[in-house]
Amino acid sequence: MALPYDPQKIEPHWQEFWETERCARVDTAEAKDLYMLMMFPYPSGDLHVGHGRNYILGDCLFRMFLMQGRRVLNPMGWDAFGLPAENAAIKRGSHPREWTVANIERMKRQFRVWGILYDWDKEIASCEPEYYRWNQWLFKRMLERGLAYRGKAPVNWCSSCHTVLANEQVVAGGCERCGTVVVQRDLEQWFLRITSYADRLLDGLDRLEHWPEKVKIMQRNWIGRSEGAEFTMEIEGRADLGGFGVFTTRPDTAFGMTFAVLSPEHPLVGAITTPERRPEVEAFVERVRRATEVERLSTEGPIEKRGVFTGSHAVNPFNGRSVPVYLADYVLMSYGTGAIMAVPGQDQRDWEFAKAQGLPIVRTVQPPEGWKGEAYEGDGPAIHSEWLDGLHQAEAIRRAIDWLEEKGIGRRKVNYRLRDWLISRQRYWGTPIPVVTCERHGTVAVPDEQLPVLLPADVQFTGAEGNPLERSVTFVAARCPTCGGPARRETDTMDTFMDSSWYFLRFVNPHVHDRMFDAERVARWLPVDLYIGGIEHAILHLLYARFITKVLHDFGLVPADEPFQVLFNQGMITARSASSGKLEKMSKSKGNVVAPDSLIARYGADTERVYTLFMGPPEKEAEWTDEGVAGAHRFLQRVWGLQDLVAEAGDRTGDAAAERELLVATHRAVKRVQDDLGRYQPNTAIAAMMTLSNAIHEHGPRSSAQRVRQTYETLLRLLHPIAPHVTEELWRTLGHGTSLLKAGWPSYDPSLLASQRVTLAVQVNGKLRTTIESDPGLDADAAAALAREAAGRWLEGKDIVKVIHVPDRLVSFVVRG
RNA sequence: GCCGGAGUGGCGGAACGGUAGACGCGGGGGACUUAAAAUCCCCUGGAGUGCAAACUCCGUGAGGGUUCAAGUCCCUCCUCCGGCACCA
Repeated sequence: MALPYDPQKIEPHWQEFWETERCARVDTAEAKDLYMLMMFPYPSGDLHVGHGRNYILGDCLFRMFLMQGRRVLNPMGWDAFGLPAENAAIKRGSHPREWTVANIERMKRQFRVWGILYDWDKEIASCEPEYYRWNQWLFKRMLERGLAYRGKAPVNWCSSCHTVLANEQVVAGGCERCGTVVVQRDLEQWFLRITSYADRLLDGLDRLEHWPEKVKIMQRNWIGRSEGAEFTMEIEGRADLGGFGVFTTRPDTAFGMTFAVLSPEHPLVGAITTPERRPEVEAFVERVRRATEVERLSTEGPIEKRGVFTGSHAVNPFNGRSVPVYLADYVLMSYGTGAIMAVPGQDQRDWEFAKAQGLPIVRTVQPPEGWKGEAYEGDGPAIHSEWLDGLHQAEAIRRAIDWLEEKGIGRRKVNYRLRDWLISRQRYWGTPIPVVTCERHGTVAVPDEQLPVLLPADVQFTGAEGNPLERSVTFVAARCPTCGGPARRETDTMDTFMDSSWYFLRFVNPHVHDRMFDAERVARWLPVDLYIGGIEHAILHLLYARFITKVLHDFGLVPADEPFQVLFNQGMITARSASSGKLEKMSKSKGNVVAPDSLIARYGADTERVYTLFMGPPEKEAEWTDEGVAGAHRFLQRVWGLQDLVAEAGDRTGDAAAERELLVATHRAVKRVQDDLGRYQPNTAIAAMMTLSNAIHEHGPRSSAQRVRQTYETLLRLLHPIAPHVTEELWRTLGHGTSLLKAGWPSYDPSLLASQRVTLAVQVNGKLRTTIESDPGLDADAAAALAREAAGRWLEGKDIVKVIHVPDRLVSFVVRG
């Protein structure tokens, strides 16, 4: 009898072994084979079993690739800048770096205990100057090309704390800390011009065949391209103002315009408000200004169309009619021109506003017979539209735009929902924006040779208002690179999404110190072949990374135009919350966290790995249960116990039928495991291994020693990516001197699977009546004859007899009875 | 509201358009044990017929359709989950 299965004893040994053998190391100077990557984590500290899911999945695939003899780049690093570190520093009176570094160590240890292999030679942390200096370098190149610029943007402002708040710090419209109502305030901020890449970001999605459709749709919606027309409307009696532009996707409905609406922030508001309307307009503008964006766009409560008349009128250029100009909070300054033509007959929002304000409604599209709705937004022949009457939507839009262009008052126009990327953060723990402001020369970029602009050390994290950087005298006081005179250093730092937008390029060869990345190797190793991470990054991170890749592509630094070939999003792990009893994402506050340490102490890391991968399809949410863990452990116990069967076999010769069963079971398992892991379905791959394990258990005792041993060894190879420690240990017990990682991946013989005895399933009129065992070589006619004969007792005349080969489902055909 | 995705046993979940429910959990029965745990064996979608070997019918959210054949494809609807949310 073998020793009992004791993960505590074997796991640390193998972790040590893989590390000293440097099993994950790859030399990227060599030709590319495969580049796989997990989204690098924010080092927040302790990891729970839910976090393990994508790392374990990635490691499983990585180990399979290694066994298949592939050369795989599989690096890991740390998305190490960010607000939580700063908050922790305030709480402990320490520096964000201390907390971050300690967390990185904790997480590295966790990866090791999970048995996860990375090429640690390539580790990077975005908070290190040698990394973030290249954020600064890139920022400068973008600045030179007009891709970075300074502009005003509203921020959440707490007037009592005198500080900018991130959206997450605004709770129910108030400041997280003091509860004061948060207002919008314009600040000078830095932007990256992602909007000029909108079309390319959109078009690129069509070529990402191996991205989840869901993510692509989310990105498309986020970019929000819409085609239409922009034209100018004159203010009646105020030709001096030059009018205002409006954007519409439905120029065909312009004859139905009965009013126009400006956003309350529109620059013309002051000029067009008539004196008698002024008090009401100003009160309205002030009310909107006070509301945060969140509140303004909120649909909580009744959707009330709030607005106010300015006292002015504008001219509808299509029919020369005068229409009143309103302000309304449903028109956003940040989209289009910040002004709209309102056509209540064809736009539900305009309809509601018109009803609320008592404005007229003119239909310009004939609604279908029996239309009972309000605004009709569908297609139909144009009516009340002079020269557009009778035309349908597409043609009417074309004519309307042609007309605008002929008259020189408007043009075809594409708008995007996407806004430029605001990268300024009024925080310490991020990449300093490499710019100074000189009284004489204005905003001047820090010269390349002075990079990196380092984060200063003389900073106290007290939680006092504002950005800690502003209080660092050594940091703020700078010299103007142009004149050498005194200058003020920019204290904004960069959004941490900047860090994660190009780290995959740095990984290829993180040890170059004079360049952002090793362009020659990047040319060979990019794009990333497989990128694994959470769906929560479907939009921002993945869009920014695509954007920066395209920018670098345009700079001539990266041949690839898209960074990630295949994207895989793993689902969350949930557990019953101790307090609410509901299924929730694991979190301390919910009291439903399963800590890997205690789990591993009891069952071992291999059990956690098996269970995590067996729970269900990895892209779906899955519920953690203790019974499931126990089942996974039982499976490993059984695999462990099978070694006795091999030992007891001695040199026995076996029973032919049992031999055959084992042989076929082995090949079938290899095929299934390989196919299933290849399509990221470790759950069914494990099921196939369990089946093989059960087959050894059942047929092993009657098979030859050699067959049992071969089957068992195949099982260990297949299982290695899932449960690496226990399989290594068993492999060694069988007398092998090398690691399973070097043992190679088993292959299977397709002809063996195909040449199995065939079961013919016979259906009569759609009902399965009987099955016949037959030889594999049977031709169709013979099979038909057999089937007709077998179906005899169910035949009643003109019946349809159907024959299906099972279980391999190679052929099916129909025989007329 | 718009756009996606999903509804299969007691549960997690399997099923190139081809024997629905693989594999596991849970449950029931049995063996071993003084006993329990562990382990092993058998059963486990529902309803029915049969002494039995077996057999029949129903069954993948609801209703239609295509097909020799539908969990899978098409149409309508219901429910749940996710994303966006006044984007003109």
